[in-house]
Amino acid sequence: MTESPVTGARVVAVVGPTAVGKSALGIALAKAVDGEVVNADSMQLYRGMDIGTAKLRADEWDGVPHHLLDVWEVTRAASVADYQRRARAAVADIAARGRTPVLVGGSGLYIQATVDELHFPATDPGVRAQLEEELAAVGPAALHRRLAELDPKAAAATLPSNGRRVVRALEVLELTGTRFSDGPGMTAYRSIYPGLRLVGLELDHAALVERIVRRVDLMWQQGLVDEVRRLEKAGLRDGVTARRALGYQQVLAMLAGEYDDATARERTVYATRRFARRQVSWFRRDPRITWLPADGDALPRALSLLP
RNA sequence: GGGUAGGUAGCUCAGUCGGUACGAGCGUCCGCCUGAAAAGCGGAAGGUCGGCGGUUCGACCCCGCCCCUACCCA
Repeated sequence: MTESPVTGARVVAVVGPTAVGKSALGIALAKAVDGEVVNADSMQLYRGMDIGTAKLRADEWDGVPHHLLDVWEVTRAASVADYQRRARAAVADIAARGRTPVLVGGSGLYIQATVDELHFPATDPGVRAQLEEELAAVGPAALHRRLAELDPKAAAATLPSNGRRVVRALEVLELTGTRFSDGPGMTAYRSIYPGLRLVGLELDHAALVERIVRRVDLMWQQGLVDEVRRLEKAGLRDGVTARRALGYQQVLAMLAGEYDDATARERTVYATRRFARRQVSWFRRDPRITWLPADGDALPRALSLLP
């Protein structure tokens, strides 16, 4: 795990909710500063998930190299730690060639994992499976009580109803000792890149919703349903992460006969709106981000922020 | 024209054998977030219980009329 790969590097990150226009600004920015884009969108890491993730095709890159697209198979579970290693390596590589890494994406945890001092304690499939099994058997509250005895601090930071987090806390405990033991915590915002600049794109709620509706319509037009059919054959239903992606989840349910096409579309819009909400609430607590209106010309203002 | 089943939160529906709506799911809003993060989780707001009149100490629940919806018979 690279601790502080390129200390002096200039690094830019473009963040914000889905459908605000991060990709376009990322490319414009990269072109202006002789940079390269590093994807920070958890679902665009999956090979074959193109239409539903609004992934740009290579011919839309405008000559700007893009990294970390299509690196995972849909059958594989996503992993922040794996992403962290890859992203930091990509940043280091780009910087070493004298260019500027431009992180672009809406996965807040992934951005932070790349840019901040975050250490992810180990995981183990066996231990995890064992705990998952227990969770299914006794429920999250019982596991939480155990956690409270073993690690009160971790228990206090985890709601008893959140089975997933309780399982992870117990897993970490079993494998390493204590959670949150090393590292400053998530909201300390300790960047490992002194030259880091965070640019956020924002849009008023109504306008964002409109863009989301339009984007979902476009996905259907472009053939999202066929894409999901193809991925289904490639094992989409077997992965734990990819099959829950917005749009994919709903189309899979439709193909399984749970509801019709119109409902799938409608639900995709709703789910995406909720997701955008969560993204906004995640990013807006990070005081380092400079917010720019997405409906204006953000490029010059973004450029003026760079060191 | 006659009959049946309905009209309760933005939507789909529970519910009270008459005593202040215990509502639920979904949506909406707010928040949390360390190896699934487009995931997972918490909190909040929202209802003149179709309208009018009657019975009653008291009606969303009983009676009458009316309006609306679905279906059935003519």
